[in-house]
Amino acid sequence: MKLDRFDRQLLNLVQEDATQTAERLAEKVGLSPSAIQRRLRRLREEGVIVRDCAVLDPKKAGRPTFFVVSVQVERERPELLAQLREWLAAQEHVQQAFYVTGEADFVLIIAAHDTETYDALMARMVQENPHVRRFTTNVALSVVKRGLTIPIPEETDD
Amino acid sequence: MKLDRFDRQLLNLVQEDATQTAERLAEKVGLSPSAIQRRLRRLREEGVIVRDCAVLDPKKAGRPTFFVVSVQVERERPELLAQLREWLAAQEHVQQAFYVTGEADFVLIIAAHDTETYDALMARMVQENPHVRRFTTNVALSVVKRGLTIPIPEETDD
DNA sequence: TTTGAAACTCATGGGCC
DNA sequence: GGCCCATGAGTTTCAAA
Repeated sequence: MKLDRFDRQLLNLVQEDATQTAERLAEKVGLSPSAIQRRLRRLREEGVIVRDCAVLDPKKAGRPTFFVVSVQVERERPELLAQLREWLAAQEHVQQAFYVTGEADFVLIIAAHDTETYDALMARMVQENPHVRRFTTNVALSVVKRGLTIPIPEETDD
Repeated sequence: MKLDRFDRQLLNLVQEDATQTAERLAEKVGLSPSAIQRRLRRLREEGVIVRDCAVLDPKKAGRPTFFVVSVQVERERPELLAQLREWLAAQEHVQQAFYVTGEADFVLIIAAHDTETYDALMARMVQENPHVRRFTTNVALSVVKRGLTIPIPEETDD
């Protein structure tokens, strides 16, 4: 599963705009539309491209508040860690969750429409995951940037 | 610019999968394909839907490392704050940036393919933004969840 | 005014060179 | 990988509620 120069270029392009036609992409990377379609299909089949999703403007889609949460857990029981991961992944308000080095064990990005929703979520977190020791909340006063783009170097060393 | 029950349902659906045909969406929400397309076009025109983008699997797209960075700045000069925001938004490796309450002023999610890239980025940050006082880095050992989905309540009180 | 249906246009996806 | 043809989705228009 290697990515050549064209694949990398393609991935950078569709990460920005997945609605572009194969024809448009073709002229940008210098291949035929057929080749583009074949590569995109392969990239999807192989799971390099996981999915295509619409990105909303938070201000126009209910004005949610974003919370950055640092979570500390008791590290003695590894099996509970896996449980917490699953729990986090299942919560729709949890946009992102990273297991990190440092003081905190997890960093979460939460999107909720009001403080009540957020509080209820955190209450359920500590209740349903007893090894959560403590957590600290940072409220996002504004969102400077928001995306999932993974920059892929396009150097021609395939 | 109000969102009725159908709009909200539609937004929740396209956030998960933007490749669904209008026909599929139509039977899910109980409208005709034409109505779906009209609504989607309106939602895009009004900027509720900002864009459609392909989401990559980090493990299959160069295995980037994710960093969670807390940044503290000198708060005396508000104009430098705006400058930093613009700087952050312009950096391709900065996936997300929030201006937050609490000890830190900004929380960043960085995606970089190696530590050198990350170090260089942070070096440039402090160099080109002199009011950055200090920052602390948390390396993501694993990504538990990754998305931009904003859950939209679908209650029928339009 | 907004919805549903039909005609039209064009991108997509297959097979072949 | 590029070319061509068939299929299917997106777009526009029009009629109806």
